[in-house]
Amino acid sequence: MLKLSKKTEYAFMAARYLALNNSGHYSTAKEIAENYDISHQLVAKVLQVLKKNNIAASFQGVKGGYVLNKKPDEITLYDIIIAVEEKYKLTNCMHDEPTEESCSHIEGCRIRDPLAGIQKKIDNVFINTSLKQIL
Amino acid sequence: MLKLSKKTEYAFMAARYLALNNSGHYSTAKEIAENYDISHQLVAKVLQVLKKNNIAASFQGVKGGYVLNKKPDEITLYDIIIAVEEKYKLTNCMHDEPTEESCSHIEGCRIRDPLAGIQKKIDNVFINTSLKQIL
DNA sequence: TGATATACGACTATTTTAGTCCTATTTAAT
DNA sequence: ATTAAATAGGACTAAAATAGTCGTATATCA
Repeated sequence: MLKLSKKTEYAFMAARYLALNNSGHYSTAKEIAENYDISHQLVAKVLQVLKKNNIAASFQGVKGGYVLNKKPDEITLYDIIIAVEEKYKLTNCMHDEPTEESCSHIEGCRIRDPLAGIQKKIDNVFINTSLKQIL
Repeated sequence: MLKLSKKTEYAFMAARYLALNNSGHYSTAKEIAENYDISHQLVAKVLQVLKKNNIAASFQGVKGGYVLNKKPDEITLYDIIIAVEEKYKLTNCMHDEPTEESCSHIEGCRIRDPLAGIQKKIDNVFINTSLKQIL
C-alpha cells in the first residue's frame, strides 16, 4: 500500500552512488551491489534501465561500468521512478481508459477523478525532488 | 508500486456513499456493495474498520447499518487510510527503527532520511484532502 | 422465532514483487 | 588469440502481499 518497490529503492541508491562517485571512472554494478549489500543482478538490471532512459550512460567491457548522464540537479526522483516502474499509478484504472472489463465498478465509482488530482500532487512531490537533494 | 490497495479504494467509496446518503437511515454493507458491484463481505469489513476508528457509527440488527460519525469536511483521506492500512509507509524501514535483521543494507543506505521527508509530503496530500472534497 | 443486519476470525486464491539462472556480447589486458 | 570482467537481457522461480471467501456468533426488528 503506497510503498516504494525495491526496484525503485535500488534505483535511488544506485543513482545516488553514481552522483557521489563521478571522479572519472565508471562505477560497476558489482561495486554498487557490494557497497549496499544488494543482489548484484538486481542492481545490474536497474542500471540497465537507467541507461535506457538516458539517466545513466554505460560502457561495456573489462573497464566498463556506469556514469550519470546528467547533473544530479537535472535528474528528478520522478524521472527515476518513471524509468524503473511501468505501473506507477495510484489505481490501475488510471493507466488507460477503464472498461467494464478492466474495472467492474466504473459505473458507480465516482472516485477516479478526485484520485487523479491526488495523483498529480504526489507526482509533484517526486518531480520537485532532484537527485541532488538526496545526496 | 505506490498503488492504493482495494481496501483503501473501497473505504473511500464507502465513506463517500455514507456522506451522500445521510438522510436519516442507515446504509448497509450490502447496499453499498451492490451499488458499486463490490464483494459484500469486503465492504462489510472495511465498514467495520471505519467504525472502530470512529469514522463511522454502526447499528446492528434488521434495520441496522452505518452512518458517518463526523461531517465530511472533518474527515480526511489520511484518516481513512490510516484506519484501513496497517502498513502505510513508503518503505518498511520507516515503521520502526531498522535493524541489521530487518534491513540488510542499513549501513550503506543513505536514502532513508530523504525518503522520510517525502513521506511527510505525501501524507500531507491526504491530510489536506477531506472527504467533502471528493463528493 | 425468523429474517436481516453487524462482527470477526480463519482460511484460500491470486497477483505482484523480488530474486535467481543462464547465455550472449563487448572490451581491456596478457 | 585468449582470458577475464564487464554490460545486456530473457526466462524462470520463490516469496510475500493482496484480494477475496467461508463460517459462525451476536444483535435487533417484525
